[in-house]
Amino acid sequence: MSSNAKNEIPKAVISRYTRYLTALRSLREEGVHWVASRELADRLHLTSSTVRQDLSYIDFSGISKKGYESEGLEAVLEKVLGVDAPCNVVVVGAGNLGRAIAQHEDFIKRGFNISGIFDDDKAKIGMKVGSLVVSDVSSITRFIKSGNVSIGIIVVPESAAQEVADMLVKAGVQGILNFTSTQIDLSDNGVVCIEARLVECLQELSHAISRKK
Amino acid sequence: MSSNAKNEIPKAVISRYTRYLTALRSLREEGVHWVASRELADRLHLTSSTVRQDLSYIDFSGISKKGYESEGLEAVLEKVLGVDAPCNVVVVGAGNLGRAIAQHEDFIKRGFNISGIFDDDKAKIGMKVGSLVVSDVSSITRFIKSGNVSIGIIVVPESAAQEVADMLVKAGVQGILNFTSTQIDLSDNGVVCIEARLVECLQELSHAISRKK
DNA sequence: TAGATTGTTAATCGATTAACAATC
DNA sequence: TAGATTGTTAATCGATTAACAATC
Repeated sequence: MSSNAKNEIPKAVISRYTRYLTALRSLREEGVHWVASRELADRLHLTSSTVRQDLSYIDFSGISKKGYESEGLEAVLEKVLGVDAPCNVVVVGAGNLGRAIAQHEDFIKRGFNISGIFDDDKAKIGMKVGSLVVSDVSSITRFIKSGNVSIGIIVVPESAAQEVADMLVKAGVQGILNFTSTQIDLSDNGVVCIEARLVECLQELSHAISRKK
Repeated sequence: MSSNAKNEIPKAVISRYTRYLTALRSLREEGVHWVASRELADRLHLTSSTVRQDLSYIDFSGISKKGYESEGLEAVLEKVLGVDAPCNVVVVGAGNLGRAIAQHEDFIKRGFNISGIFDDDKAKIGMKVGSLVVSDVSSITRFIKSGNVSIGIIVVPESAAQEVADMLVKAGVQGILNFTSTQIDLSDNGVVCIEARLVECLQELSHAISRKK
């Protein structure tokens, strides 16, 4: 009997929920119906204590000796993360990376439906990207408002990132995923931004490597 | 007069160093030679206290009333992160995302030289990707050993991720950047892996969005 | 000099782990 | 029943912030 009804789940816990979800989906494909905290922990390089502590924030109980019913837990985590319904996303920037992101199958598979891709470069507008066509960024506001789009992904040159973010916010997105190295400034408008920081990932890796020597 | 000579810089601090570095590079482009902890903090949405605390781990002093000499600090951070010399990288997986990553200008600009791209799909081998040509993954070990490659980037379907990681380790890379959602297992072989977790970023965003309502 | 900003210590805050009674 | 595993509390560990003397 858990039930915690806490109104605030720690940031670090939410971040791990996304990873539990990925693991639970693999387990489902493997036909595994019950999973113990130790098993989940091992798969994600955590401790079983962390897993049980994390799961104490949600309204889902395990059973002694059996563990957690994996499909049930998967459904609860999807609900908590707000990924229990598909969500429309636009990509801004139709360069190599933008076009690849727009066609990335893992996003679709996980319920993120890329419904538009935009650029300001006349040479790119009209280009086919999978089943989409690159549109002029000047039409993005109308598109977002009419298409129930809640997330914008920024994949433009660094110098344009903030300007694009402002445009997305004005158009009414609720969240932004930023693939540039520019730190986006969102004042206090209630929009959330997550930074992918690809270059910074490689730099952390460099540090870890050079520390070994 | 700082000098801390500590042998272990906290993980969270290293992670912010990569962000300071990005900010310092922008400052250089703007022609700014001195930067105060408050200014750096504001740009990255941190507190000035965090910035000064972080910088106390390295052997670089600011000056009262002026702040930090930005190019000097940039150089020291590059050294600490091990990004003061270019580094060779291979990409495994020549799908949309793999090809885009291999041509991503931000990587080159920051000293990560993509020197090869590999796939096991006959239809992709031989394909031109920027100035590279997709090679058969069976040749990757020889390539890595002879080309002084220290980092491998995994951009393959989830089901192949672990197998590719094992191959990269055997070939002798020292670090791995994983773009799939599969958690890579590296036992105890001294190789470091960083997970990009793109889908998980979007899911965190979903949570933050749905929490607002 | 007066005032701004550093460097550092100590306090606070948050996250992880250990431990164990409850339970199936 | 006996043993394994949960749920939860308390202890530990690590990260952030506040505060302020030192300094330019």
